[in-house]
Amino acid sequence: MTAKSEDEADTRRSAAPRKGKDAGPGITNPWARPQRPRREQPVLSREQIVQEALALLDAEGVEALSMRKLGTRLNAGATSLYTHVANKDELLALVVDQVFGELPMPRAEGAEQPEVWRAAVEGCAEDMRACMLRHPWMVSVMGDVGMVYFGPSWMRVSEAMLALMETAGFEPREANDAMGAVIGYTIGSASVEAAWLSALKRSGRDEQEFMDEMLPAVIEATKDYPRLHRLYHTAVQQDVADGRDSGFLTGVRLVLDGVEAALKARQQQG
Amino acid sequence: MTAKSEDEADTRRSAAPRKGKDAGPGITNPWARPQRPRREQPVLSREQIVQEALALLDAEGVEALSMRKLGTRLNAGATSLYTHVANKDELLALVVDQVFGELPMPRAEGAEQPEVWRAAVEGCAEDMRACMLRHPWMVSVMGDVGMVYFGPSWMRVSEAMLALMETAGFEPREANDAMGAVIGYTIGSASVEAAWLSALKRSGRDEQEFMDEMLPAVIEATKDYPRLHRLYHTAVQQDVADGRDSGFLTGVRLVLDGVEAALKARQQQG
DNA sequence: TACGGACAGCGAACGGTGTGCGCAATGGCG
DNA sequence: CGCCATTGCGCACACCGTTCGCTGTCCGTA
Repeated sequence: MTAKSEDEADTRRSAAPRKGKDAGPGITNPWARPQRPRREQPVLSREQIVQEALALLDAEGVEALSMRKLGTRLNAGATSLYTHVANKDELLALVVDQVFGELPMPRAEGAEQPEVWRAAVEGCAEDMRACMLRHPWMVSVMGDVGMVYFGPSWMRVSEAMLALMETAGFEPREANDAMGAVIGYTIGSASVEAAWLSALKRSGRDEQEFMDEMLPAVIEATKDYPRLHRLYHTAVQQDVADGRDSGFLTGVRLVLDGVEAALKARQQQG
Repeated sequence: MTAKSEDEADTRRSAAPRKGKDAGPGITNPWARPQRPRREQPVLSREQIVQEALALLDAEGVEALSMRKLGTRLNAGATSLYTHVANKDELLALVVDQVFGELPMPRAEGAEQPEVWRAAVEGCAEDMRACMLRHPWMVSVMGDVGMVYFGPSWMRVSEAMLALMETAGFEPREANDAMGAVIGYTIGSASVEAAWLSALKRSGRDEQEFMDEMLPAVIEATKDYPRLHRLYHTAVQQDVADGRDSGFLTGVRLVLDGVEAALKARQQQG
């Protein structure tokens, strides 16, 4: 299937046939293959497993990830994975944190200036959203797994974001509140969008196609809800993906307006 | 198991024994039971199924919901459900919208006054959060299912919230943006909290116990992240659930500050 | 009253799933 | 050289969602 490093697999698997009932009658040429199936390298490592799970998730979505399939992709048996990973849940948690490792670290330099600070926070939120939409399965996995927020990658960006807030002038406690507001909004928006994107991916269609195909039904369904109706009706004209992007951005800005007001109030008062 | 309406079940199930191999040797007294196992009522309905699925989810969590178990609980076979529901996914979507049906409708009356409007929106956000924390599986299911946002219950509260925003003075488009900010924050925060609550429920412990048991490990894990470290360190003193409640509230207020500023700006300008 | 179609319910079966267990083999270390 | 902890894995178990074809019942019509 994967067709990559097929020979390596053969090296490991067909060599040294079991002496039991499954030795078979095969008169395999002893010179045609390495004499001993020595373990050239650890063959299986936690990092490799996580990496391949990530690739599989990105390629085929969350319901396609099974321990067996993952094992096969790594030229290994399904149960071999359990030497490196306690659970499917643990594996998923590791994968999630691996993905969060893609996030650029927010930099606190110059964040004493409000414009710099705002831009940094806004960028951080956009990075997170992009990350979760690049891997639309993230949302559903994060819901299942729990304890994701103690992974090293996530802690690193939390810490950096707190630093950003404190540099801007917040007390630790307030910095946490501010971060909570921004991250809460970001995760929530991304959840909603990811649900949409997942349905989209399952349909196999283009986003604009999907929308065009869906809109009549939606407009029909919202007949009794005039405001929603009007909203979806005017949504026909614009490009869908652009609409999502700009919608997210205006949301972040609303949130940041609130946060910045709190910051200004605290600076004036103290 | 459920022990409810056991007799009805028996009426339906043991009556009119199969004439095939499973008829058994039973010499059941023909006078000892109702002469005809007439179908008193439809026995199985979509509403009933959704209801019971909801009960099962609340009682045992999302991974405990299987079509077989659900069928058993309804004194029915697993496959009978498929006459009323296309899919497990469809069932889940129905359940999610059923839960959203618990939400009180936000009322737009008096929302021309900013304080009334703020209180209404804040209350709505709190209701949504409470709803999703009352059923902690909601988050993960919403992630899996998609298309949840076209259910009737959800559309009803969206419509009402838009009305609220427009009454306060927003244009339709801006009203949607404002709603998006509030709802995004609410869903995101609830996701994070629900993940915590799910882990908590799986552990079987009390929230304070769980926290106390977890904190040392967390504090150890955050050793390299001074700000997080300090945060969790000071978190020891206060009650955990209260902390979550008030944390959510201050977040909503930050968001609402931003939204209200936009509202004021728009009123001053136009 | 008799019949025939429509249809809810269900048992069996298919092709999967996560994971515990015990055994085979290996490589490092004494 | 020989031991042994560790890694990989085949097997098996219990369970899953869903399809198919059969049964028994209901209701409308002749």
